[in-house]
Amino acid sequence: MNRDYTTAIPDAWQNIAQVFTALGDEHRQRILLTFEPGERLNVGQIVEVSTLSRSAVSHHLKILREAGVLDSEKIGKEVYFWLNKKQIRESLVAVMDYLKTQ
Amino acid sequence: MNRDYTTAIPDAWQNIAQVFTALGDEHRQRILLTFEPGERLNVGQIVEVSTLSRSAVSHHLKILREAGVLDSEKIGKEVYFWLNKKQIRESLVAVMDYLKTQ
DNA sequence: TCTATATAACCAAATTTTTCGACATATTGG
DNA sequence: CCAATATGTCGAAAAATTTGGTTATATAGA
Repeated sequence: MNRDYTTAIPDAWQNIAQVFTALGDEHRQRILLTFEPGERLNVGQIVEVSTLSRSAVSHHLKILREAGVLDSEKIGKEVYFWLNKKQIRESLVAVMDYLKTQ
Repeated sequence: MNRDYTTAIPDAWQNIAQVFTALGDEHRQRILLTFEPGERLNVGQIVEVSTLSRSAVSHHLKILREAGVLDSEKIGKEVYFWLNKKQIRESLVAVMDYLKTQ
């Protein structure tokens, strides 16, 4: 039994935690599933299909971006978002690797 | 753009959502990291190393068990928990497979 | 420069989650 | 059966998250 509970989360897991938190919300999952392969969507498009207010969508996009699940770029007045597949994959692989040691 | 926001979460994702929610909490991550390879721990042992009350630990264990991240078995007075590696791996693989289509 | 538009930031209310103590249930040993 | 132990459940308080209106900022176009 590993007893150092309060320090048990390795550095490498800090971001993984964020990713899991980001993916653990139903609205955020729905947002991710709105993207078609390779697609980039701006905030207005996501608000359009969602059932939430613009501020709520903005909040969720911020969480997804800060976790690295989405990347974004401002083009003109609009901010476009897209799946950061590499980042998501890396988090999943890190947990897979941990499982292998268990 | 996939527009059916309200129905966008496939059946197969229902459990994945639970898994990510379960792994998205710091205390629950610490609990998982308390297990050494192949180890089974009872509630008392987990309470002992955690900084939470017994009921709070019980609450988190319930969430982890309902998500399938942990399995449990009652032996005498004690309930032993262990990592359900297969379940965790399946959820991760499901998301990996989704990423491949993106 | 002025206006319209897209988005982010802020803030307070609503909702959900977490937390813990008290109580309930189950099991073991005497 | 009774007492002690391990765990689960309930209910209320505390904390955190979510939500949406309002305000601020940036950009494009007239």
